[in-house]
Amino acid sequence: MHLLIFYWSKLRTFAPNIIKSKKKNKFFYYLFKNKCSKYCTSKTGSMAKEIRNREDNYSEWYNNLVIKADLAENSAVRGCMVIKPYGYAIWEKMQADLDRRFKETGHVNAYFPLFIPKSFLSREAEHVEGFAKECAVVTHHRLMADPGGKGLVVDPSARLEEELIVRPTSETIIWNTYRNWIKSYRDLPILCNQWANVVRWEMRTRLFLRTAEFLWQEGHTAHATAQEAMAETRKMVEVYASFAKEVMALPVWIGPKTATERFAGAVETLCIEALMQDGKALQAGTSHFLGQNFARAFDVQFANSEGKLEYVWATSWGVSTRLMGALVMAHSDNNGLVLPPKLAPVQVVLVPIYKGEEERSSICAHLANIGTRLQALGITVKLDDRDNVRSGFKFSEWELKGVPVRIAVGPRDLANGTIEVARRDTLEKQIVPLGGLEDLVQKLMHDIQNNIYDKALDFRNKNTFEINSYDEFRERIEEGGFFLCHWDGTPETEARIKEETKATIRLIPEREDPRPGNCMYTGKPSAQRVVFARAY
RNA sequence: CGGGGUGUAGCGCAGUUGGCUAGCGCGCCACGUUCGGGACGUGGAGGCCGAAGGUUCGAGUCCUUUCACCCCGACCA
Repeated sequence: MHLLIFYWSKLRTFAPNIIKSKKKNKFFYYLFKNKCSKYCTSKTGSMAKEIRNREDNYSEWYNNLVIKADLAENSAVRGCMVIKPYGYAIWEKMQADLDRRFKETGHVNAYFPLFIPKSFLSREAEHVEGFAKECAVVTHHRLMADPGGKGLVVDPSARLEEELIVRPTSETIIWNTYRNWIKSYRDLPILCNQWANVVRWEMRTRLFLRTAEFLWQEGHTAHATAQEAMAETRKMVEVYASFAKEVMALPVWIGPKTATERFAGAVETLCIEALMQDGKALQAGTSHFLGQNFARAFDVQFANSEGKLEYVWATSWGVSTRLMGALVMAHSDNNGLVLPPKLAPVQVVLVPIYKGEEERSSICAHLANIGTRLQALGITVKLDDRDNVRSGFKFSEWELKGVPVRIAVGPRDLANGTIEVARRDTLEKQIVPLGGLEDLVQKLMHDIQNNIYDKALDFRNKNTFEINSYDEFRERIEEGGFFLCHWDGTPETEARIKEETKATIRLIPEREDPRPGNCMYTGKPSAQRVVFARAY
């Protein structure tokens, strides 16, 4: 963008008359071509795209991409976002798949209130400390006409006796409810999930990655024993990991967090971490073993088989619309989004190439027929029969939206009985006979899904390093990536490294043969390497 | 909450030391020519310049306040 502005102002200075001309665009293009031929293409639209792609700042690229790909936009409300239909369709697919996985592991859905009495939040000490700084608070329940005549004001007489907190997470209100549900060991386990929105008043927000309000699911389970709860914690983080791999085509590391990075109120936090293309890590999901902390705070006890009272063991686990951010940042390229077929709202787009109304109608009819054949296989198809944009425009637009497969048919194909098939992940095009349509598309769905995963895995492997010297670490962390390093296990060292390098311990990887060594910072003994990275 | 930046047509942006009826590109509408990778011509519609005060004969431009958004930090999923 800076280039554009620069040459634009030059043009103004040196050739003001040209600017007045309707042909400004063309002159501008020629000027640009002379100065900067390597970025040049023959169309002004592509030129703007080339410039945009040279934008150094990844955050801007990401935001721009999300907006341009029609996924989301900033709302009028501070820090919130509007998820647009195309983006929401992706979320719905994620939801459906996750929900199926939850049901398969014995969970049921329920719904708990949006508002939490302030007193609930303060029951669990660490939990309060973790969330108190970022809560939206409801203090009144009524508005009235402004006595000064200017719109509405809060009615001071409608002040709530106890303020209500808009849930930042639902542990407290759920455990307050579970107290009534649990009397005996026969009532356990309770395996509930809720799909909901939560609000965390973050200082700084970013579309999908950190918004003030976000959609998520939160599972809250209650168990009779610590072992059972721990097993549940483990099971659910594995559900997330396999979902990430199989559906999102996103390779993740699984492991526990360090004590510093743990969820507020948890005894143990397991997480999945993914590597984004700019080398930063993204926590994509968490599963917490809460011990008996919330049961004690809300006095939830059960009679065991011997008739003795015990506190209940708890877990909670969640993933959010942040997964959408992960999806965008892990797979996209300079042409836009790259969606894995399993999450693409449109899996195959059909684009006619024609001149004249007659050709248009015959080719569209032909494509509609192809569409029907694909729909019979359960594939989501979109026929782009708009006649106000040309085919080339449609090609780039659907690439921007990440549609995995594009089928184009023109008069030539119609005559030869062929179709042009293009895949989004590799941008390859081939002309094939129409006869093999079903097999080819099904194979492509499969191949693209796998290829996207392989690409992301390859990227992660190439950007995962074992480092032993702290000097080298400080240098290499600038380039991003996962760093496997020895750490002495103390929060002090962890904090110092964070302060000096902005890198945090993302997780402690679980390996069959943990090799001991010496902490890269202090030289003290270390049981195994941990994963350091700069994170979102 | 600290530092920096931006608010002017649906989108992206010009607008000079205050001055005439606020401009340009894309998009949109109409007609025509086009159509195998972001088409072109002609004509047209679309704005109380983020909001509120103030200075002035006169404010997009200067001053004050305020709101929103973006980027970099701190905080977090």
